Amino acid sequence: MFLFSENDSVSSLRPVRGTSDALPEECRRFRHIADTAHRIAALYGYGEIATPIFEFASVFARTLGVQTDVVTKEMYVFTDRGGHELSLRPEGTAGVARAFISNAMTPPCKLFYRGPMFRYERPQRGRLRQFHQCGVEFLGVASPLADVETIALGRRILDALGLAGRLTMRLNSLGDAESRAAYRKALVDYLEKRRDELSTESRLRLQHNPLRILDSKDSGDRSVVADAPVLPDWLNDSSAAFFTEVCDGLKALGIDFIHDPFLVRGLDYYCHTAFEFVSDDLGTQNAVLAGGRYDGLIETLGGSRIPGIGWAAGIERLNALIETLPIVDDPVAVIAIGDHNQFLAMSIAESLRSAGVATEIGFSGNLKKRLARAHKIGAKAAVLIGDEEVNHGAATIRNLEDGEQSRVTFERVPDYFRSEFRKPKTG
RNA sequence: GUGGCUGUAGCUCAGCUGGUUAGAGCACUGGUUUGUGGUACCAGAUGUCGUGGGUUCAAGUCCCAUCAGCCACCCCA
Repeated sequence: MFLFSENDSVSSLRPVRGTSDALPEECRRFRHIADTAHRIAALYGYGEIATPIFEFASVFARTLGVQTDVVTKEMYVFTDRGGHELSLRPEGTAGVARAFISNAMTPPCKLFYRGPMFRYERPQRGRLRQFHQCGVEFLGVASPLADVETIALGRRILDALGLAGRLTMRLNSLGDAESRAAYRKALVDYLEKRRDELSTESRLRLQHNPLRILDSKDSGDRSVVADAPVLPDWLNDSSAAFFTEVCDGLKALGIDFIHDPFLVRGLDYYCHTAFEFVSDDLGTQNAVLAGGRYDGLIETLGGSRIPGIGWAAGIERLNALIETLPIVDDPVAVIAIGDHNQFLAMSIAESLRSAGVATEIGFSGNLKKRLARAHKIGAKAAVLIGDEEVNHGAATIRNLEDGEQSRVTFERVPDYFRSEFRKPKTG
């Protein structure tokens, strides 16, 4: 096997298709999003879990559904040296469910996760082959109240990210297995009669995944679907009651939603509640946080009958909606005037850092250059150390916003910044 | 996986129907005298014109392939 073929063009050093480097500013934003989610999830009792990035391929095939698009055409699958079929995880729920069983965790159990996911799709805006999600899984509670709380958590996180007014939530119920089977039959019966009006793709879907025809974007499909039987009419009594309670709970908590009877989920493990928060500003990949209930999942994987509900949020998609980030600590710039004062300047920089003040120090250039650089990195103040300062045993502190200068003895420089520049930032 | 559009300096782009040493703005570097930034003025550096083939006396400009990005489908977070 050749790891490096001669044909490899090293001249174009790019990341592979559908992946991208996250530069420092982007990492900061990603981190802010995931940390916000984590922090708020903790308020609801969630603890973080980290599962492997690759698993046995069967873990995903069994949970997501063998004929799902994600499994049949979008999974990265490979054989390792021991002959095992492994897969890069395309989503987080399956791995968490597997870990729940492997570790014999006891329900009820609230788990938060974050990390990279992989899907071999054709890249587009909002759709990468390596992307990042954070999500939650709430295992062991069958009550619709769990659905309400889980959705409320998602909403709160989106609010905290400043996205409150820019998203709408769509909600639907897929019902229990019995309801869904009954509906599926009714839908297929109806669609078969109007088969000729369907797009070629939808005719295929009629075989293995008829529910997907409901959210087709083809105009012909849409007009057929407009008169199709609708899922809510086919819910049995208990499923309907379940859905009503979810809706009532959301209303009681003041969470707005739109009941979209055509909302379906692409993964087989969902039942009852399905929801997604969508944005109008993202083009076609518009869902930023979506999930639902998956009561059969743990059992499918070989565990006991444990109900669950959860959602996942797309970090890159959320990032695309967030323009501004809370201001981080502005650094203080320490500037030596004259090379012989450099070490003194550096030791002052060190004491500032040990006092918790972000500090930058220049290594070259004259005073003018160093001040210009300090300004460029956004420093709000500069500490000047030159011969005059050394003679007085004090540093000059220049406020870079108004140009005002003052003298502070060397020993008190860190204290000065602790009191003056570490107040909480506003705006 | 399907269809369409795009690919020129770090960034955003201009380069008309193929014709001499490849352009602008922003950014960057240096300077406008010796210890004071943001503005202004002056000067400077920078490109295998995505990559590989082909047509031509001549290709950034035309053709083919390939890679990558964008848009829609599909799918999904």
